[in-house]
Amino acid sequence: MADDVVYNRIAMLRAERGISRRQLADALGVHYQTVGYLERGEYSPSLHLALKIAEYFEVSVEVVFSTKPFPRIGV
Amino acid sequence: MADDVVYNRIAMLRAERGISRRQLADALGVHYQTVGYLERGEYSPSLHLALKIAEYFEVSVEVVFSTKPFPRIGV
DNA sequence: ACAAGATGTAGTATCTCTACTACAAATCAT
DNA sequence: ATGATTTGTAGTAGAGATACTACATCTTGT
Repeated sequence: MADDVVYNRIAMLRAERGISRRQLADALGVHYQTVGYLERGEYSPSLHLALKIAEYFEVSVEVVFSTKPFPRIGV
Repeated sequence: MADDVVYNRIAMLRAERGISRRQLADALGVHYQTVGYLERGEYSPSLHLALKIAEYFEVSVEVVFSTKPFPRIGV
């Protein structure tokens, strides 16, 4: 649908916890390249994966994903 | 991945508001059969659609979708 | 009883998501 | 400076999501 892009904060949350993509991917049970694709925004995850990611970071889905860009935190 | 099923309460929320699948589909900008597929659990929505559904019902994603079955309300 | 609307089933086509492999580039520890 | 870890790029292949059409069934109002 062209504009069904979903923004995410996976890279930020992952950096915050100091874990690598491989570690996150293993915890989620997906391929480590999949995490890379998501962080780079090449595509958005399935709902199932999104729920698992939010669960892993112990936040709600809306904290990690949004249809609108996240505001910057710094400066 | 075989067990990446996602349960949802779309039919319940829709019944609660007394709107038809067609009306919901129109509001979401998807085909009305797509809503049917989701309610019947034939597949789960993309994350983008899930976010729009939660937004439409004015609840969080977790209220509508879960990787675990929702408990019954009645009886 | 009839019509209208709502829902279910079936089938095809297209696009997105995920897995996987392999290699390149960048970063980091020692 | 060497090796290990992390990240990016590229390509193929299969599964899942969505649109769409058409028809059947079930409900509901009048």
